Amino acid sequence: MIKKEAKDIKYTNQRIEILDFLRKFDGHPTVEDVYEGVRKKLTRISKATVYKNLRFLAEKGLIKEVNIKGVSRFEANLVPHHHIICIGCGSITDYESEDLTDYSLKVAGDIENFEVESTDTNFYGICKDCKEE
Amino acid sequence: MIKKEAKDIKYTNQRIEILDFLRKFDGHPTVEDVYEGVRKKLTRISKATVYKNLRFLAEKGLIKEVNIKGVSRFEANLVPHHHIICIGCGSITDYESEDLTDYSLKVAGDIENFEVESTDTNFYGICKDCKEE
DNA sequence: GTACTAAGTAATAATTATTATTATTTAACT
DNA sequence: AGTTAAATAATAATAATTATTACTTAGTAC
Ligand SMILES: [Mn+2]
Ligand SMILES: [Mn+2]
Ligand SMILES: [Zn+2]
Ligand SMILES: [Zn+2]
Repeated sequence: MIKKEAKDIKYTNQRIEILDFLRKFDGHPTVEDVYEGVRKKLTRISKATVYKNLRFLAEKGLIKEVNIKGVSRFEANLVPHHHIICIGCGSITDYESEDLTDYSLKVAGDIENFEVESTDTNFYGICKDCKEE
Repeated sequence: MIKKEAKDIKYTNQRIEILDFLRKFDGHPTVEDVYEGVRKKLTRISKATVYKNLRFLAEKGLIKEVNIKGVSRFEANLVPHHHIICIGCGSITDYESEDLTDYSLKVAGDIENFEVESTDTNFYGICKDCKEE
């Protein structure tokens, strides 16, 4: 159970459950996924509340929003990482590579008139399951 | 004017104009942008046709779809490149770095059970204009 | 603990984005 | 020129997201 980690946030039951759900969920759930998941505990929660809070929590930096193939997804994994995306089935897998992050940030240093804060790389291709077809 | 580059495609006026528009447009237009742009030449084109053709052309590999901050955008720039995204104003700028692409593909070689076909990196941060505020 | 208040929520309406349907038109082939 | 599979326009239908508003609550002050 989450408890007042950040002080400028009002910790409502809805917020706590959403954050809790994301931290336990292994993957990149959509708004709908989060809504369905949280509903098991808070049966009367409104979908608009889920939308608002996901955007709010991302704004506050407690979660990240990642948009893949036109679909908004969320995750509580704040460690810089990359994504492996199957163009066949749409599966999304985290991929940590500090080397790549470092290299990207080094490249970012060359960019003029822009201050890079973070980077991530997407790897597009075919997963094993999709290949066996 | 575009003329039958790929043979398995029926070159309709609508398709030609959409492709032409994207090739002349310097940036990453949304569906709405493309619709408005193309409408200047084909005043009676339907928005559904724009949707269908953008997805179709992306499928055929003549254009690329890039999703940034939950918004679908399209571009005719097929050279592998990266994107610099301002979290302030949302501006999107292309950034070519063959080195980074090569490095990413080298990293991709280590990924198990997945065949990477392409990669791209997003740089998030603050642009010069947004910083001056 | 009780009162106060700004912020959050539920329910719903409204808006925006995207896809499906279908009668008509057309590009490409013969 | 005639044929036909594919594409289009117009529209309806669906899905995704945001706005509105009356009610509720977390956090703070006493
Ligand atoms: Mn992730
Ligand atoms: Mn680009
Ligand atoms: Zn797959
Ligand atoms: Zn900016």
